[in-house]
Amino acid sequence: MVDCPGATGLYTYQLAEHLKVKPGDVLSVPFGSQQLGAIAVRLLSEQPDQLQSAQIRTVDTLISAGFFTASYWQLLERLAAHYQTPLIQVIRTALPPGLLAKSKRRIRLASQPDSSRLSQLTDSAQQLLSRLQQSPTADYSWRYLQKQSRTAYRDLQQLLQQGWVESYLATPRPPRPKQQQAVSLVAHDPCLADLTRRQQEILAVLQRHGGDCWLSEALQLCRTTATTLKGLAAKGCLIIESREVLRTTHGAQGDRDRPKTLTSHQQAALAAINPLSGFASVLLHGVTGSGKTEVYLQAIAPILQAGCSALVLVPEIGLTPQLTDRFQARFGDQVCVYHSALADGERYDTWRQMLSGHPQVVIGTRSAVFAPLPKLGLIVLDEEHDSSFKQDQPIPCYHARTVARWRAELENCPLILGSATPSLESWLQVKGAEAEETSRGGEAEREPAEKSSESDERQGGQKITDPKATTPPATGSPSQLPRSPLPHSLYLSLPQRIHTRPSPPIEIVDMRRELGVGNRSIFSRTLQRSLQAMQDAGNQGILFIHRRGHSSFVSCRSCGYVIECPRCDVSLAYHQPHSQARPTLKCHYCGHAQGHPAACPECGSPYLKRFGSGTQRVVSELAKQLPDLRCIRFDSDTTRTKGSHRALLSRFAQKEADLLVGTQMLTKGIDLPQVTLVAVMAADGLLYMSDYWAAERTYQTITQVAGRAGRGDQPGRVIVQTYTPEEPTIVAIEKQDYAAFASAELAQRKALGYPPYGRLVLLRLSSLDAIAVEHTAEKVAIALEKDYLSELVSERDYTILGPAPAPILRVAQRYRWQILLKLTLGVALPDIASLRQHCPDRVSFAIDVDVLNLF
DNA sequence: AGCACGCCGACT
DNA sequence: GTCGGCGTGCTC
Repeated sequence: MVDCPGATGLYTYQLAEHLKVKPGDVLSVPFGSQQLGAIAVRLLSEQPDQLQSAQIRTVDTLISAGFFTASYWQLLERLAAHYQTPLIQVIRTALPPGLLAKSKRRIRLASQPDSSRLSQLTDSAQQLLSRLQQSPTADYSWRYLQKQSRTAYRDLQQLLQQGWVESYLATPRPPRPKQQQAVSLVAHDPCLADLTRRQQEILAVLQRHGGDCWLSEALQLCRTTATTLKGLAAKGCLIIESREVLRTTHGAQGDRDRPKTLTSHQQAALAAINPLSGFASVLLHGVTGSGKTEVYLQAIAPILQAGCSALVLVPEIGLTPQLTDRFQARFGDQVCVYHSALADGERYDTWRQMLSGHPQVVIGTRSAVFAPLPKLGLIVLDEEHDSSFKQDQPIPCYHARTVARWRAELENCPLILGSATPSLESWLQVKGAEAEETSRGGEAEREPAEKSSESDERQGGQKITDPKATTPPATGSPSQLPRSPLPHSLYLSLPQRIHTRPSPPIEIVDMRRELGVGNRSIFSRTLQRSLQAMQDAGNQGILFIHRRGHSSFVSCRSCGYVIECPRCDVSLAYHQPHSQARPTLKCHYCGHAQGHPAACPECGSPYLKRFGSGTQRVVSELAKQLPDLRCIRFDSDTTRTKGSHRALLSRFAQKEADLLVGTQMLTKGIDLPQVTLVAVMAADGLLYMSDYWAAERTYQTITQVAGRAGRGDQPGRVIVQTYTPEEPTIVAIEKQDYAAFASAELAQRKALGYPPYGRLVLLRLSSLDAIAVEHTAEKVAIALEKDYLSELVSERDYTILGPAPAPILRVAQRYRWQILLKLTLGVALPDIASLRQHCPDRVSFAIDVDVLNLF
């Protein structure tokens, strides 16, 4: 199976004598004019009839062996089928990047331009040429140049034809084990007489250090040169050889930590988990600070003892240095970290190390669900409600929670889902009908929310193909709803914090009343007083804002013009630079950045005003109102560089600041005992992002930040500022009643047929060509209804919404359209992958099964 | 993805 | 009659 889009089916290759290949091995093979990655599927004893010997080419190299076990193949096939993705794409995501390398087409300046053919060039071709001539290497990938402008393709054709540039195929270079020179003393006593005094000294030093080390270390140790050591090697006193070295970074080896005494709830949970031997899905519902990590650690210990490995999945590794530290402190170098931010080489080495089968714990993000651990004994998915477990680009758009469940089933091992705020999906799975019990009141109040989510579906001039959709969608057919918990599922609860610390109360502050009494600040009076009190007591606090940057947009006071991104249909956000540098405007979608203009680009008025409040704005407002308060900003602007999370957090932990001001990142796995105050600036901001699960996300996010308060000896306090305190989600947050929130929200979802009572499948189309996407989307929607749904699915079990432009039509110069398909739960999704045939090359097409992000 | 092939319109 | 654009199909 070759890694080439459009090459469906299998191809036959020959093996050279010396190459031993088994099914599942990763290979590099010639294919057409290029060199591609491929997977060996089966070995043939004789040549297939329909092929002639001359047609069969020879496998080039064996890249990696022994990776696929039978259950692993099943996992990948299940993924391909469920997410409607070609199997090779799934294999691609499971392998470390670069392993399935292919030859790349590149462009370089012609060494000897064919002067006989040089003629007129268009302006854009000339521009491209001068760019190439000015660059130091004059060598770019074909793909990169194509992306530079709309006319790049034509320009390159012109330059190629006229002999200015030449194209060539660079051979693929899959990652390889890193080699390093090592020095080791030979066993026998060398004949000292033949050696100079300096040489004898060097041997003595090496001897004292164990007689075996890296060459670079030896040079430092003995203060000598490589030539000298080579001389010794020539005399037979030592051996210099290349040895494999793993590029894995092991965390700081601090003090080894011992298992902690457990609370009674922790003990009960562990007593339920430890006896599990086969597949089981456990929802560990532990309030923030209840000690879930300790349960994971003690659940994993016996697995390692039994010679098996464990997989721990977390939302974002950079955000949880404390978690990895704790695992490393407990299990030492049996722990390795695997995620996409690793350098390709590191990732490759870690991956190969996992194949070895040594008992180990792999901690990683979404993609680590594919970790090739041969003897898997347990999977833990921490913060299981977190949406970063869902991939929305590129295909396969898989959810690590779903894949982890399949994997646990196939490997026949337990799966632990941990969260303080479980996803409604997981909640329903363990609670069944119990989850849907009507909550105490609140039902009627939710009416407005229902209306808004209905109209959201049609925003942006959405065209409805299906007349059914103009009437309220069919309510879910009751027979298909889960009435009882799924088999093999278990609910375990940690309702109390460790050390019997109370969970902090949550105070809701009505910002409309603040305005009413003349407080126009973004900080309520309660918050101002609490900040002051916190500082006076020498405590620390966290301020949560759901948006980074300074203001969300910049607008002209004279003409109302809003400065927008030239590449996307969004306004640019204002960013205050650190020092005296010029303020900048940034696009949060494509990364475009530009200077802040002195005057309105539209009318020339100098009066530009910033609206909305991000982290920077809050920090500068704080500086005005509470000048003594020291703040650290914690968002993706200040934490972009490697290790900066850890650096900022440890500065805060060492009390270099009183207040941590930040975004979503604050909600995840931070344990700071000195924090007594947590404030949420505007809870509504989260609710307004109105997709069907905005309420769920709001509840989760706010509860998670609130959980950062009062983790030390002193009690915590949580203040949530809002303009809509009567909003049911806010009320549920105040009461800290997850079950009530869940049943009210589930009732909503049920009525509208949304997940987890229905399925959503999103077809995304995008192109540089605005007209082409729109036409293609129309064609695809019609084909979807006509060729797939109308024949295979009963009419009341599906609804097609769209095609419609994406809520933000243009991002990074690409126009995006989408078609949303809503299915009744339990109805099989027909194989719609072949819809791709309706898309011309310039329109890209993706199927997102069980979508979360509707943007 | 990359390349060859073949059809069709514009030009000598 | 020929050149070159672009859509189509194949690659073991």
